[in-house]
Amino acid sequence: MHHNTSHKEIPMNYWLMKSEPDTFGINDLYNKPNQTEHWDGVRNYQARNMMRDDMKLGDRVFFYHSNCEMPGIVGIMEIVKEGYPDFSAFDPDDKHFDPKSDHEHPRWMMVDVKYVRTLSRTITLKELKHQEELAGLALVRRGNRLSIMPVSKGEWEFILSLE
DNA sequence: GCCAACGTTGGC
DNA sequence: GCCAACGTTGGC
Repeated sequence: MHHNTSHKEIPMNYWLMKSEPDTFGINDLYNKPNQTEHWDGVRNYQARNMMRDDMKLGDRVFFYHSNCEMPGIVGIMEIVKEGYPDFSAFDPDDKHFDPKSDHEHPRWMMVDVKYVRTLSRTITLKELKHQEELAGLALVRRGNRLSIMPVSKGEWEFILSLE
């Protein structure tokens, strides 16, 4: 068997990230310079750990609008910078300031995301909840409040097939 | 605006 | 380490 490590494939990861469109929606990302923004303000350890440890360059992410009239998946982004300290935690004037985080020992992490595209329609939470194929998706599980969650390749492709 | 379902904090 | 109190998330 011939081995060629230079062709070793790194599997792409898929994610879903929530944001309130009144605060930062997909159009806000679209209008950013280079259509890129840092995903700051996450103050949940599980979500932080995923950004710190698991999100890799090139990973694809569903942009989810939460706490709004029509909650659902509205677009796709890409990870363009892997986990690094969330500097909004250092700023006393920032809404997400955390006195327990500093440059020496940053407690919170973030990634940079880049706009890829807007879906032709919103795939609503209501609709996602009705799909047997998505029963394992954290988003539709009872009481889920995670703002960042993994999506399997199968779930990713299935969701896009609904578009 | 209500409130269930969380996660975090801090007294003990 | 327990757990009550509190704050937040986010659908509805």
